[in-house]
Order: sequence, then structure tokens, then C-alpha cells
Amino acid sequence: MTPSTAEAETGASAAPESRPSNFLRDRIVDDLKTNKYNGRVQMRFPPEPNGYLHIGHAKAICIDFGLAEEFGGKTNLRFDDTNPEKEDVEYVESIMEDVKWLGFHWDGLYYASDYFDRLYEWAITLINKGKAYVDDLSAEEIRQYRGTLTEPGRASPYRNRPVAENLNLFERMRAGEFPDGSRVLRAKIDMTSPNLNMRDPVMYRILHAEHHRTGNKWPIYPMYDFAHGQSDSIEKVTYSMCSLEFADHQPLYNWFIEQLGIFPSQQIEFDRLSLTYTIMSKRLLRRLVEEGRVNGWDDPRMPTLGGLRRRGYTPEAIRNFVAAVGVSRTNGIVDLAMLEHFVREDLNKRAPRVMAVLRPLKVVIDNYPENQVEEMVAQNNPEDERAGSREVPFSRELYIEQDDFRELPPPKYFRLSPGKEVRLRYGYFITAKNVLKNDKGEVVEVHCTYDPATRGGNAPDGRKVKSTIHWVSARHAINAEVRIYENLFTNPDPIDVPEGHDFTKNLNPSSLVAISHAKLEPSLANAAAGSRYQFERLGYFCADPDSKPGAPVFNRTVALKDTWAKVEKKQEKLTNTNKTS
RNA sequence: UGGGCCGUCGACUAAUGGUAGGUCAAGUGCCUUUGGAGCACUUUGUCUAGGUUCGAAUCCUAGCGGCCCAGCCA
Repeated sequence: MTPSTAEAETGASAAPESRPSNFLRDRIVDDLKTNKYNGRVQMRFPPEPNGYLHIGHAKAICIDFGLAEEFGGKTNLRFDDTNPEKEDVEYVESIMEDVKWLGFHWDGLYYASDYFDRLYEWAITLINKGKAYVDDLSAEEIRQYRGTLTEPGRASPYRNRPVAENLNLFERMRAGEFPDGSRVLRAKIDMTSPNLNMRDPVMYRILHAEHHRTGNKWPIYPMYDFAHGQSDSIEKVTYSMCSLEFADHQPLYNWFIEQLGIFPSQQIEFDRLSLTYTIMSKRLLRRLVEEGRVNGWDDPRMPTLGGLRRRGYTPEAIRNFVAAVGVSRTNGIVDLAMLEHFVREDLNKRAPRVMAVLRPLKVVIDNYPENQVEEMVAQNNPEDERAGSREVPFSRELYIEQDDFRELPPPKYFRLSPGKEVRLRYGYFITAKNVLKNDKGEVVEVHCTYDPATRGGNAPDGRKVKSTIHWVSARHAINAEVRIYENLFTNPDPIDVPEGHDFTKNLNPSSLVAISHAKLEPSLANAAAGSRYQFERLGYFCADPDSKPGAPVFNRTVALKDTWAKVEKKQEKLTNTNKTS
């Protein structure tokens, strides 16, 4: 390349549309330049239907489908269903639902089991080439013969069986003549390879198990390594992108394709997504469900797509998050705060605002007419004019948040306290006069006066208040259950535990706090399950499927950023250090 | 310990031999009928040591550190 061309290209890439690069995209761009696949981009997302998809899968989905979209390519959804003992249609259905929910559409829908016949023929091809043999060693013996990380493996005594005998035995394996575990078909590669995957890997095992799609047709099933690359090849997949731990399998992936002389799909590995305070292992997630630590796979505390959906996450938030995280080959851990940022960002733009009081404290406005009710006009979304407005009933007795009143206000506390004036959002300015307490000395009622001239929240004389608080009219309030979620784990790395413990030691005992008597404004009485709102000043909330007409249940998706909480914490720290010093 | 992969602000990620930039987090200020949102600004970084080069985060060598591999799981 001449310097002048380089300059010209730099100029072109400085165009406004340029997006951050990554090594996967670069690879495709390079291949497009050299016309390696005639301009074709064919991707695939290949989940095993043995569990529910989680946010880690969302990254893979966004990469596979996203890259195809970007380059005008196609993406197949292919179920990697080669292990009937762990798989089920229940999972294939939920996986399809989740992929669609994320907003992606597959071009072809396939199953590795579609290819069982062809795979079987290819196994015979390799036997005929002298590249595969039937091994009678037990699983334990195979393990011993394989050697270790530092010692080479040894040849099985059955390694040099004649082709005819291998053919005969393999056909009888297929016919179901032998019991599970009695024999396997192995590739004949190199028992001394430093890559253990190349030490005569197993291609087929005997499994008299019913498969969710092929029923009892097959008593033998191909291993991942003998199915994945060939499935890619059959579908003419150009880029088979998978996670880093498969890098050691790439030589084997290529070996089968070369031996068979079939379409050369290429595997490229990228890093998995890890999140702080979160586990992504299907095995561990399953334990949480089975041990009743959470309420099912779609518990709003779960990192499953079903859980995030129920929690109130939007597909857009997840996709924006995944895009922001990027892709590389490093093993990093993304801060959960980043995920939360993207759901706040999305919901801020689209969620209607509404007033709800989680921990109610009664306020009585002494100078407000006893039976008067006014409909106050409230904006549905200050971020979006088109969202319009609604009316919220206002009356003499209201609920405000317990946190919004302090009898003895700490420094910098701007909310209601005796003698202080605040604005009730879209209501009036009120001033606290005195309080009623229970036997325990807790404030149970605050008596205030209001300024009738401040209707709607504007003071004609231009005077300012330092705080605006939300409220709900006591007479009109809807009772609701609100479920407040915190991180499921108390440790950023949940599997980091002292000797003798497991990850359940890090479970957060207060990851779910159900508030049974929250008070909502009346417009929320029949909120549809899945509808998302911002409860003003509190956070984003999503109606749960447990909701009944007139008795809604809400999940807190994420809290709003809370500047006061930070100030308060800092002050506590200050007073504590003053005390100790 | 053999092999593979990888080390850039606290976190994630760009810079493709030529100005170390973006997002999150943190902090400051402005603004605000949400202590929200928004706006502006600030702090912090190329694992170490050599080498190649006019010039190195980038290339080379060595060291250090992390992750993955010994399923008839995927």
C-alpha cells in the first residue's frame, strides 16, 4: 500500500458513520476485500436446548445476528441437540421466544439432529479412509490412555483394527446391538499431540436414549466435535463464532472439515460476558432454582432473559449494553452498574411517570377543605411531549414517603420537616406544622398547611422551595405489592468463597424485599403485566404477571440514581470519623 | 508442569508503527416542579525489563500475571 492510498483511506474512515472497531468485524471486512466467500456472510447461533438463555447468550446472539445484519448476511438458529439426555423441547421453545424477544429473526431454523444421517455417512467415510476406529476400551481406560497435560497418550489396543472390522462394529453400534458405554467410535489422529483434543477424540458414543426430535431412531449420538463443524459446513456458514474455551477445539474442527473435504467454515473465538454480582453458569443457575433460592428460572433476580424480562428490562437496553461492552479476547468482568445504566437510559426515554408511595406516611392538610377533591394535571413524561398528561386526584389526606419527612432534619436535608415548606409534585406548596406519634414515639401523621395560591406547584410570588416530593391521595390510593430487588449476591465475584463453602454463602439475604402495602395513584389499578413505569423519584417498575385486577404487583427494575443517599452516606462517614478521632 | 489464549484509566473497550480516545463508575459545577434527566468540566491508564525504529500500547526477546484444556458434556 502506498502512503497516498493510506491517507485517502484514513480520510474515508473518518466519515461520521464510523463505529468502534472489533476483531470480528475486521475479519469480515478483510474477507470481503479479498472476496474470500464471494461477499457472503453466513452466521449461526447454536445453543444446546438444555436450559434457558441468559445475558451471556445475549452477547453471542447480538454478535451473530448483529454482524450478519451489518453486512447484509444471514443467520441461522441451530439447536446443537447431540446429547438427548440433557435436552428438551421446553428449552427449544423458550430459546426461540427469547431470541425473538431480543428483536432478532433467524433465516434458517435447523437442528444438528437434522444432520444425523449425513454425519453417520461421514463417519463411515472416515473409517474407510483409515481415519476412524471403534474402540472397546471403557471410559476409564480411555481416560488413562489419553495421558495428561504433561505426558503423551498411548495408543489403544484397538487403534489398528482393520477397516472391515471397524465398519462391521460401527454398523452394529448403529443397529443397537451393544450396551451404553461398551464402545465408541474415535478419530485416529495423534495420541502424542500437546492438544488433548487431538488425542483420538471420541466421535460417537452409544446412548440408548430417546431424543426429543428423533425419538428412538438412534442408539448412537455424535459428539459436539463431530457435529458442530460439519453442521456449520452443511449450512455454508462462513463465520462460526464461539466463546474462548473452544479455541483448543479449532484444530479438530478444521481436521474433520479437511478430512471430509467439505465447505470450510471457520471458527473464531471471542470472550464470554461476565458481570459483577452475577453467575452465568447454567449448572449453578439450575441449583438456585432447584434449591428454591429463587422462584424459578424467570425470577426477576436471575440473569436469564426470562428473568430480566420479568424484572422490566427492555430488549433495547440489553442490546445497547452488549454493544457498549464490546468484544475482545480478554477475560474481563463488566460492572453490573453498566447494565443498569443502559436500562435507565432506555426507560428514561419511554417509561410513563407515575406517583407511588412505597412506605406511606399520612399527611393531613389542616386548612384544606374536608371533602374537596381536585384533579391535578400531571405530565406523563417530561422527556417526551407526545406522552401527554393525566389527572391525579388531590385531597386533604395524602400519603408521602416516610423518607421524605424528618422531625430532626440532618444537614443538607431538603425535604419536609417541621416549619419547612416543600412542593407536592403537581400539587401545592405545603408547610409542616406538627406531628402525631404512636406509643413507640414514631411519627405516624404529619399535619401541614397549604398555600392555595400555589396550585399546580407554581408560586405566583416567585418564591422557591428546595424540594419537590411525590404523594398519593389517601382516599384514592390503590394498594399494591411492590417487590424491591437488590443484587442476588453480596460479593462482586459470587464464586469467590472461603475454603469449605460454595457460592450460596454469598447469597444476599435481602435480595428480595416485598412491600405489601404500597400506595399507588389510581391510574395504576389495572396495569397490564409487563407494563413499565417510572415511579417518580424512586425508580423504574414493571407490572408482574402475579398482578390481579385492582391489586397490582410491581417489580422494581432498577432504582433511580440517588444523590441524597450518597450525601447522607458521606455525612455518616464524617460524623463517625469525628466520633472515633 | 505440556499446549493454547490474553495483559491499555477502578470496570469495559478504541487507537491496525505517528495526538493514548470513548462508555460506565467516581468527583465538581450549572440547571431543574423527580436530590431523576440534561449540560459542562475534572481525576485516574499502555504488566515489567531489554531490543528494533526517526518514532512502539502496537513489532521482537525474556520475565511476571491471568484464563482455558486431561467428559463417552456443549
